[in-house]
Amino acid sequence: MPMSFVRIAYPIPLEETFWYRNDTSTRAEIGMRVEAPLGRRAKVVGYVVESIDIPVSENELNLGAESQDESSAKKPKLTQLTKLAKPELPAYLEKLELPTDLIKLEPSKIRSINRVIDIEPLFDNEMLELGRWVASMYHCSLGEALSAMLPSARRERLEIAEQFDEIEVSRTPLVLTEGQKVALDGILAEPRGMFYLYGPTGTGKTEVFLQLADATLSMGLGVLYLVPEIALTRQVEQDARARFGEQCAIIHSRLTPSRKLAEWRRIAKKEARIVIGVRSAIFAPISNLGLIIIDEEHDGSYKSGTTPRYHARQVAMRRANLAGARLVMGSATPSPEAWQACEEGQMRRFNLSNRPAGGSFPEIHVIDMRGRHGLISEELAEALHAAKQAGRQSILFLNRRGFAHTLMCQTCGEQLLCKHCSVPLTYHKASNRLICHYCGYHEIKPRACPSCGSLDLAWASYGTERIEEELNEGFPEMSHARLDTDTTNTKGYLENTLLAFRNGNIDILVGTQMVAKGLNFPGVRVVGILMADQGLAMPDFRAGERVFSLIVQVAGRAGRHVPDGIVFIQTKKPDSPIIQLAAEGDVPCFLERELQIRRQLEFPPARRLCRFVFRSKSAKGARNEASKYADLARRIVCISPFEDIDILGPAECPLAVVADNHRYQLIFKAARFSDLQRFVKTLRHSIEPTSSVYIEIDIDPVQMM
DNA sequence: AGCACGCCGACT
DNA sequence: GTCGGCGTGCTC
Repeated sequence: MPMSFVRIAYPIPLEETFWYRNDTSTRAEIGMRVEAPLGRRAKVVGYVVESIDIPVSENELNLGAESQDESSAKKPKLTQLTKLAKPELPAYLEKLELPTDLIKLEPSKIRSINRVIDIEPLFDNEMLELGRWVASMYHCSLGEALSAMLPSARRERLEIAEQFDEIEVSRTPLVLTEGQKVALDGILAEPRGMFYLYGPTGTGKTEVFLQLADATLSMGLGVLYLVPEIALTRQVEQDARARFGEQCAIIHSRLTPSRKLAEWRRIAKKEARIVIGVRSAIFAPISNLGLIIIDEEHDGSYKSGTTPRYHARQVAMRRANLAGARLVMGSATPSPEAWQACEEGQMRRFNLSNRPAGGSFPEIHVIDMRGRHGLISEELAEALHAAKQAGRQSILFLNRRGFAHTLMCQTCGEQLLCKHCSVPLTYHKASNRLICHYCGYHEIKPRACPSCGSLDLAWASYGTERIEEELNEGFPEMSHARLDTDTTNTKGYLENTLLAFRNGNIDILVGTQMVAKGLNFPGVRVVGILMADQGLAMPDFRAGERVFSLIVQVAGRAGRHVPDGIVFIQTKKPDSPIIQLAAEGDVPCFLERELQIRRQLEFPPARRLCRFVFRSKSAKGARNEASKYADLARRIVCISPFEDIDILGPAECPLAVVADNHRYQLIFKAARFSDLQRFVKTLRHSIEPTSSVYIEIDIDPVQMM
C-alpha cells in the first residue's frame, strides 16, 4: 500500500509545521481541516498545507535497510526515508523530491491524523498563498494566518462596534453628479489599479461604489465591498439585497458563526458574487475578483487587534494586485498613508465636492474653555435651551478616548510632551514622574507649566456619566439618554434609545464615538463636541489624525439633514491647528501639515514601524525580555547592513498592566519596509525566546496602547 | 496555545 | 509529612 504524508499547520504561535501519516479511510487533501494529536493533546484542529504521496509500501521501502538486530526491526518499517535518495532505487523514485524536514524526521515519531473534518478543501492554492503571505508579512504562524481567514475564526475577540451604521444605500441606481460621473468613468477606463474617492460626507461616494460594483458584476467578475465594523447593519443589508439580490453575501460581527460559515460557503460555491463585509471579509473566497471597495478607508477597525495583526487595506492591495482587480477606497477624511500614496501617484484620486441632495454645511463655533469650569459652556447651554423651545433636539458628543493620566495646564491648555517623540508624557503618581511610553524618557513632574508658569497643572478625566450629572443639575426640564459601550451592552438598549430619540421623546442624546457617525436624525439642531481636544492627550502619534477625523465626521453629518445645524466645538486648545482645521473642514491642509510633521518626527507614513509587546505575569520577566531583545537588536543593527533601523525603548506600554500581565514594548522604525521586515526576521531567528514571556509583533501598529 | 512534569509553600 | 502553586519545556 502506498504511503501518504501531510504537512499540518496549527493555529498556535509556533512557526513549525508538522508531518503526519495520511492513512485515514478518507484521505486528507491540501486545504482541508484535520483533527490530529499534538504533543500531549489528543486532538487539535489543523490545516493541511502540503501532501506527499510515495508510490511504494513501507515494506518495499525497507528492503535495503540494515535491520538485522531485533531492536531496529521492532521499529516501524519506515526506518529509512533517506534511502529514497540513494541511486540504487528505481528511477521513478529518484525523481521524488521529499521535503528535507520530512526526511530528517525519525519515522517512529510520525503520528497519524485522527480524522478529516472537511469533505472538500476550504482553501485553494490562491488562498493558501495569501495565507503564506499574511504569515510572513505579519510574523505569525501559517496556521494562525489561515485561521484568521476562516469565517468561524474562532474567538475573534468580540469587538464592540463603536458606531452604528447609517450608510444610505439607494435601492436603484441614481443619476450621478458631474464629479461622480468623472470618477466612475475614470476608474472604469483603467482595467486595474488603485483609486481614491475623496469627498465630504453626502457627496455620493456610495453611489459611485455601487455603480462600479454593478459594472464589475456584469462583466462576470466578483466584488468585495468592505465597510467598517458596525453595530446596526440591517439597513445596508436590506438595501444591498434589494439592489443585488441573492448574489449578495453579507458578513458582519453580529452574525452567528454558523451563519457566517453559511455565507462563506455561498461565496466559495460562487452563488454569491458580491460580498459586503467588515475587515475579515477581505479573505472571502471570491474567485475572479474584479473589484475591491474600501469604504471609510481611514477607519481604525480595518486593522486587526489580534494575531495576525493585519490591515485589511494592505491585504486588499495584495489581493487586488494578484487578481488584477481594481481597488477603490474612499473617505471624507483620508488617512495620511492613503493621502501620501495619492500624492506620490501610486493611487489616482477623484475629488467629489457637491452634495447631490443639496444639504448644507452647519454653522461651526469653536468655544474656548480655558479658565472655565464645568463641561457645558454658556453658549452651548443657551443653544440647548433654544433648540428645546423650537421643538428640536441636541447631541452631546464626548471624545472619551482621552488618556486620563496626561497632565495638562488648566490655564493655558499646554500639554507636556516628550522631547524625543513629541507624544504626551504620562504621569505616574507613585514616582511623581512624567514618562514617555515610546522611548522611556522620564522627568520629575514640574511644579509650574513650562509655557505660562501657571501652577494649575492637573489631569482631567471626565466621562459621559459626568455630563449626565451636569445635565440633571443644570437642565432639569430636558430629558436625556446616554449612549456608549457601557450602556449598549444591555440587549435592545441601543435600538430602543435610538427609536425614542428619533421619535423626539429624548431632548439630548449624550454619547461617545458611537454617536459620531450616526447623526442622521432629522430633528437634531445642536451638536456639542465636549473636550474636543481630549483625544490629543493620547500618547500616540495618530492622536491628531483621530481627533481631526472625528470632528470633521461629526460636523459633516450634522449638515446633512439639518439645514440650520449648529456645531459647538468646546476645547481648552482653541489655537490648536488640528481643532481649527477641523472646524474649517480643511482636510487637504490638515493632511499636508500632518504629513510634514510625520516626516519631521520620522513617524509613518514617512517611516514604517514595527512594535514588539512583551507580556508576562511578572513585570521583571517582561522587562528583562524586552531588554534582551533591545540589546540584541542594537547589536544586529551595528554589525549588519541594517543602517537605517531606529530602536525605541524598551518602555512600559501606555497600558502597562492588562489582565495581570505586565507589558513592555520596543518600537523599530525604518525608512524602507523591506529592511524592517528583514531586520525583524533576523532578530527573531537569532534569539531564544523565554517561554514565560509572550511576544506580540505588530507591523504598522495603529493603536499603541 | 495547552498540557504535563517538576520543584517549593500552608495544610488535613 | 502531602496537596498544589504555576515556572518550564515540548509538540511531527
